[in-house]
Amino acid sequence: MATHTPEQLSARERLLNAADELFYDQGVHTVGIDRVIERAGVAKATLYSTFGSKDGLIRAYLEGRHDERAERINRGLGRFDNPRDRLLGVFDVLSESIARPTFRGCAFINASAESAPGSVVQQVSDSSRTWIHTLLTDLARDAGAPDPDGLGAQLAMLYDGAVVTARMDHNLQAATIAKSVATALVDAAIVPTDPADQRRSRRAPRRHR
Amino acid sequence: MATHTPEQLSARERLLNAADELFYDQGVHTVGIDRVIERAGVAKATLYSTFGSKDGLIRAYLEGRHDERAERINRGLGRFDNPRDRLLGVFDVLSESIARPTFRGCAFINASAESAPGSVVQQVSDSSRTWIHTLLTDLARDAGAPDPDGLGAQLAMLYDGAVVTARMDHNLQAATIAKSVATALVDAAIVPTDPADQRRSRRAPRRHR
DNA sequence: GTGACACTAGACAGATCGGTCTGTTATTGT
DNA sequence: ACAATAACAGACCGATCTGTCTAGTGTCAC
Repeated sequence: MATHTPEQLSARERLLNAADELFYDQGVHTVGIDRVIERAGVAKATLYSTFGSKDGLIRAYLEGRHDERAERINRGLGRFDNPRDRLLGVFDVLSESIARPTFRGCAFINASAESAPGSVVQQVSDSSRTWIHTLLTDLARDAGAPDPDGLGAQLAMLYDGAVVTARMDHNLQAATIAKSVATALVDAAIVPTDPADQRRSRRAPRRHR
Repeated sequence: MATHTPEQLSARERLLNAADELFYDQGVHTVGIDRVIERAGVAKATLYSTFGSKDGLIRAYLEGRHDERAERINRGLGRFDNPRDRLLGVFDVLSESIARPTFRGCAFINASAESAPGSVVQQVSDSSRTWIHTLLTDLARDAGAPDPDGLGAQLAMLYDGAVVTARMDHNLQAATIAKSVATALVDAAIVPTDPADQRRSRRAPRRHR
């Protein structure tokens, strides 16, 4: 609830924005509370009355990152009209994310590297990773993969590899490379169901269902 | 664990051992100097006369990690007698690394997540990543890949994905999954040179753009 | 008005950070 | 024997960390 004029952001929103930029860019452990409230232009007491602790702010930051990514992927997959393209389209959306100048890898992988197991980071991170894994498995099933769990696991791993490669090597083509691998996997896994179409044409846009 | 015999190892070795365990397990930024010297049983002045600064200790820790991994991979690949098995064997070695109870992902990816760009972490990390990338490219060339750079990049990405997946999901099968993908890629890319060996057991190889 | 409420500014506490310095002890090479 | 070296223990420094607390300001409902 914005307290006043809608053009001004609430203290909570300003804190979350500042935390998102600083935590994602420099790490949740490296960035201190003072830096966050300074950028947000908010009193320290407000942070603690809103989020309870730094861990609470970290949780909110990561949950926001997850929501943003899920929405971006869902929105991006709407461009495609068949299951195969939607499955591979996850890597197209990733490619756009990597291209953004603020890209600095996966917020969950990064935060996980600097926090103890069992922490709040692990919890949010686990649920977000489950979401992606489930998405890819479901898309693989829709695309007609005989073993959607196996293909989903392969593609999820490829997704991680692309994100890490892009971040570590500043490789803007990482998602493109990952998509080339994904395409090979999908084409190898999915055989056309129509017996008249049993030729080895991997570009067949079967329009069943 | 106090299994070390203090009089046998030099102060430098004890410091490096303690730093390796603590930094790798909990992060280079989370672990303070005091914790390292306490575990090593070494005076603080000794640390600073030996490594100069915490950054110097971090550099030595990462360089040790790189050397260890390179040696482990080189030793592991000696088991195989042909180029194709050596190329895929990188994932067998990774599988053994993941299975170790102390495994906590890639030291370079982890350290990189909690340190600024341009830091000493980035430097050592870059050289270690270049090593792996070069290794995979060379092995791909030895195995007869028509585009060893492309295949090497794909396999390096797969390697990253496996390490991250193993760490984040505690998935002990990550390297096995990665090897299954790698096998598909290698078999699709490499055509047997011997005309008498042109079996049609797999689908025809295809090249990505 | 008068609370209730949300927010700000900043002092403060206790701990920990990386790093320096003093002083002591044990083992060397010459 | 003696100087040099290497290692020890630990006080100390200034900075920074998370978190609490006091005090004051502005807005809104009633």
